[in-house]
Amino acid sequence: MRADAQRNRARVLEAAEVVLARDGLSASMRDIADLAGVGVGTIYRQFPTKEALYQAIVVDRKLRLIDRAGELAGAGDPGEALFTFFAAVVEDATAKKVFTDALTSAGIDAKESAPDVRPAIETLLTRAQEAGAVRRDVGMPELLALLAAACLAAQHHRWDPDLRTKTLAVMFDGLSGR
Amino acid sequence: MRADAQRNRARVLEAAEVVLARDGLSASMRDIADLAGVGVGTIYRQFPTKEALYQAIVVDRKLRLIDRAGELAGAGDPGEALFTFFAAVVEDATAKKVFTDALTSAGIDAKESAPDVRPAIETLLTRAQEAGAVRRDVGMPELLALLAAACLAAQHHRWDPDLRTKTLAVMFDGLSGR
Amino acid sequence: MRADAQRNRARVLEAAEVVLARDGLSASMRDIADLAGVGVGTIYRQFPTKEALYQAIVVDRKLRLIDRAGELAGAGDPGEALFTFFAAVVEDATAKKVFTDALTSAGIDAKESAPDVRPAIETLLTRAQEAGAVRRDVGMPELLALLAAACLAAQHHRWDPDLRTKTLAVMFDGLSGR
Amino acid sequence: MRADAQRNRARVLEAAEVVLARDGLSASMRDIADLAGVGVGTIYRQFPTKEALYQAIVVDRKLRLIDRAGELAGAGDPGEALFTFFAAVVEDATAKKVFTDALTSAGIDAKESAPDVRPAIETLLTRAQEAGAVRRDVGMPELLALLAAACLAAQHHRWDPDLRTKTLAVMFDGLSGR
DNA sequence: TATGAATGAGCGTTCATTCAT
DNA sequence: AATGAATGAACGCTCATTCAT
Repeated sequence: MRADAQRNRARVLEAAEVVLARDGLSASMRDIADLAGVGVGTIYRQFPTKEALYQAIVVDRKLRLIDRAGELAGAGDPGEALFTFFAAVVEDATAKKVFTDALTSAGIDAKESAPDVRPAIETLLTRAQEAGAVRRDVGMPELLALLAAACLAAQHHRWDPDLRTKTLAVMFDGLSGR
Repeated sequence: MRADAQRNRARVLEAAEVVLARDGLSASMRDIADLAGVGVGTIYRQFPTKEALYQAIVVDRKLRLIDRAGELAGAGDPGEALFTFFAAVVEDATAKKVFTDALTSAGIDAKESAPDVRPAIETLLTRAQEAGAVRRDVGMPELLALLAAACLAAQHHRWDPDLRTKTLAVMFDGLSGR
Repeated sequence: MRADAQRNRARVLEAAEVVLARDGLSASMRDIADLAGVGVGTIYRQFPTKEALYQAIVVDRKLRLIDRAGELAGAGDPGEALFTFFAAVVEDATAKKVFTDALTSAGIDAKESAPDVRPAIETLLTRAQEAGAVRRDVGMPELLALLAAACLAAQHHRWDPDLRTKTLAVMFDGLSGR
Repeated sequence: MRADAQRNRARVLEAAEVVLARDGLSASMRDIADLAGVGVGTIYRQFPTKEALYQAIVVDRKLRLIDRAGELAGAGDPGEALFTFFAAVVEDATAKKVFTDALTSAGIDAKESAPDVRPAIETLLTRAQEAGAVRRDVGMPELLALLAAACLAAQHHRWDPDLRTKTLAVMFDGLSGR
């Protein structure tokens, strides 16, 4: 891929994330192109439809989530690792709408696109349970449901840090059983 | 207001709820009018914009929420009352998109319209805390945040009853502190 | 149908005919709307797609062709009737592109829309043959082929009256066998 | 012109003919470039606009028509020569859209580009008339009009060989006066 | 010189909103 | 008061053409 094409692709993704975060799924391609400083045609060269652009962002986000989970799994206290990951994802979601959708589409929507974040999270959960930091009767479905719920709400209502801390504290209490 | 005008208003609200639940915010006024059996102009006589119609539904929902909270507050075990209310709202949210938005706009969005559901919920919370069923350090903001989060996620991902039960169980555990 | 709707429908059809004659199938809906003095939406209220608008014009043209053939069949010399009809259609085609397509789609394209002009023309042909004005070994397929060919060429190259007369004279000579 | 440039020019013309025959005037430059195995820019180096490319093909076709007419004029029965040429052109037109346009633009459109096919055809006509095979009162304009008409219709409606034979028989009858 | 990425006007179509009927 | 026809800005997307590589 040519250098300018690569630069433009990155610019488009960045702009799309911003505009999608601001306007939701009804964001217009024109707006994205304008913010990226390219013509609309340039977007369509890389992404055949609006949907494809959207999916590309989601995939990108999923990859970053998997990375982050991997890092945390490799080091430190297992209980803290899970909760830190959880809180970090929610924090990101506040700013980046698409992050939520990445997470969101991960756990539930079977039809969704490539990388699966669930194994990475499952590792965190299992280790936390083995360390006694999380109740053994908590399964992946409800963990993901809680995570998605927190992300959706954090983003939808722009949780401030204080509210985020307090709300997650309740969830973590429920997960740990103490 | 004339009798037929009132009847039309009710019909429009009913149709709008159905169509919005089905198609989300991108529902078209035409579809709503068709289902209501009126012309689009008739909707505009009652509601100056699509947004206003939407807000009217939200207000309607809020009133029903307040009613339900009042009923539960008047009878039975205070802890159970709060959790029953919470679960009932989430259950409704699964089917009725707008319900969530009602709740959602209630707790957070300052710009939002008239009836305030918070006092009704606060009564449930206070009584539950006085009965020792909920930790005293849980405040209204995080309770509403949890409720909105559960509603958003339940609706977004169509929680089945089993997932709803398990996920709420974790939340309730966290709220009760045991 | 409301009076204004009817007036607009007529205006749109008229404008569409002009613009289609000028620009061919690549005519734009915007241009048609502008010439008709209406908004594009008004066209779409009556005709769900560009294709449908086009078909409506074709159908309209076919009906007029059938009428004209009927009139000629009812009166006068059978040979003259066929040749007069033929010449009249070609004359119209010079000005109205769509006329040709009406005729054109009639004889050949089986998939095409409703009214069939062939029976009307067949009557003219049969009567002309019975009167000895046209060779008996001429069939409908080649008659229609000649008619369509003359229309296409007349329109494509803007035959002037003199050229039209001379060219049709050759065709009529061939048809009559003398 | 460099050897590779010449090769590219030939490739583009060949591809353009195929694609234009298939898709008509709405064929895209991209499709032509892809089939030719070159970049779109390469087409534009040789042909400043799509229209120019199109004209180049037409010119190419005209040259071939002139060649063919020349061959037939040099040998055999003059009447047969004209009719054979006529039929051959129509047969080609069925398959090659552009052929028609070549012929078409030849006789009529004054603005059109270089080589003139008319002298070549006129030779055929004159010789046929001198041999008594064609009426003396038939002029070039109507002969070309008939030829263009047959080509347009043959192509537009995909005349099968049987229909072609029968329709041309009528035309030839008209031309020969017997 | 050849490439194909970038451009942006323009396309067909939709739909919230207005207003003549 | 009710209707639904009319409006036109805005949408996702295409493609002839230009120009950086």
